Amino acid sequence: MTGSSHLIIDEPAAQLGRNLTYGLLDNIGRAIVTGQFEKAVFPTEAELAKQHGVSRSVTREAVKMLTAKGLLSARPRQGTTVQPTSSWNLFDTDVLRWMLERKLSIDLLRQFNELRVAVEPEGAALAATVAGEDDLARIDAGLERMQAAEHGLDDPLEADIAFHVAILRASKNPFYIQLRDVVSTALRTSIRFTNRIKGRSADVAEHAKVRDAIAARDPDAARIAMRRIIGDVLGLIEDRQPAGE
Amino acid sequence: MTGSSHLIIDEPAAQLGRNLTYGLLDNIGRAIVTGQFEKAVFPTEAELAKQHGVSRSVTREAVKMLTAKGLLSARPRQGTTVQPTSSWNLFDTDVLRWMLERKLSIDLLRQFNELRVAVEPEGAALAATVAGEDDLARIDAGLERMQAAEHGLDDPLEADIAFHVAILRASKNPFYIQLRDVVSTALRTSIRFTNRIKGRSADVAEHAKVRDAIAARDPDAARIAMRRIIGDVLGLIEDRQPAGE
DNA sequence: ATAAGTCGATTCATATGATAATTGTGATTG
DNA sequence: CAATCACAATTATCATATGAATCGACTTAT
Repeated sequence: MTGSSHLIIDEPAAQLGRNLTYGLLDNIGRAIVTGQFEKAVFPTEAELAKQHGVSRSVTREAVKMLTAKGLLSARPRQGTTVQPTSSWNLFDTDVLRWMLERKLSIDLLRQFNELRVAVEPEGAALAATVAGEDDLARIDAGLERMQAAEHGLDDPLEADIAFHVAILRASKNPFYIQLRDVVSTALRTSIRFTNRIKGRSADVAEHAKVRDAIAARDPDAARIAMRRIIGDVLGLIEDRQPAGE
Repeated sequence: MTGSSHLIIDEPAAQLGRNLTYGLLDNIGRAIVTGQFEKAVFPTEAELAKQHGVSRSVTREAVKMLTAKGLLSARPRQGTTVQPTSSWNLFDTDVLRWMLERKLSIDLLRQFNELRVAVEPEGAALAATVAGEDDLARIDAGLERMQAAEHGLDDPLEADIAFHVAILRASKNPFYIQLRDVVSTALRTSIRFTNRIKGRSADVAEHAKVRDAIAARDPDAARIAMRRIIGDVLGLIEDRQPAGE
């Protein structure tokens, strides 16, 4: 890894980390998402193995995992091919992380928040119906962290994530709960942008409204309050990038 | 089902289909989701291979795919273990299909529609903003199929799916588009229930309202109309099962 | 000349046996 | 009793061989 100026990976062994398969998964996954194979044909498994300095078993297992995530498809004689992005599983945290790491386009950030604006208000409404005491406690804890973060006593991003994740969890709906990982992955990876966008102190007051609505078992109020929070973020994003597509 | 009274699978070879790996993936995935390993410890890769009459390579690749979908986790010495359901990727169509096939609980159906009631209205609103001519054409086509189905000239379920999928696609948001597969998989697999629930002729009129709102570029109207459609379904489900959990 | 069929090369799919790496468990020792 | 060490179990990795599927070129028959 010193003077090597090769474009091809070609490192004989491992900066793949302790686990070769998972390291290779990460490398290839990132390469696919970065678009490195959009023009070129995807290598054969033998070439992949040689380029990364691992055995074909490891290669095959990594390829199989990428297949399971919708990024690849393998057939005899035809070879292994990259699937169109429409079949990638965006709700897989690996795929999402690769996409966010590659360039973090404002488009992707907007699309992600368009998802949040649908899911989180409804999740808050559900939470208002079914949340238990422990759920409320977690939501309170998240809110308190946000308040602490206002005075520099906690990390604002992590506090925000804790709050939103607590609400999704309180919905008691597996689909919403699943989105915990998606939301926290996306928020954490896109720190650069979110920092510019967030940081307004009105935030905490608006979050408190959500909490209160859930505690008061008022689904409609919870939905509206949460929608305002994410709508604000979305508005800021769209301001920065007026014309999409 | 016939005379075989073995609990263990133990078939020496393949009713796994042409592709052993994918057949094994399906078998093990279904077994996990069915809860066959909740009490018992998960077999070692050697045992798995022997039980299914395949090589360890095939076993390992199937296990790796299940790992990628969040169902399994493998570590040396500790063995391969089934992950808690909270880490399963429900937005993976395989996982979802296995879950819907296993027993199709009303709970799962309700939770799925709780997701739809969040996503699809917002998707319709987005579509009203960004849909192109081709998108509108697809939505119209879906609506026409529903009208045809009213007179027995088309399959009502497939027509319904086509309509909803067309709208998700028209949103131009990859996250929403991704849910196409989820929605169609779930609707198609849960025919038994949806047949009982749907089939009211008011449906087509309500769907037409969504279409008109999108064509008129009216996001709010589209959101409200779509919300009513899915809210109706949700109401019927909750009627059947008053107390959840 | 066109159509169908044959053959071969390429690539993934599968099998097998051996070795390495990791880590829980229990024995050992201070 | 605690810390350490040795062992064993299990996955991780490697190397090699064989099978199966498919595309393309070539051949052959009509």
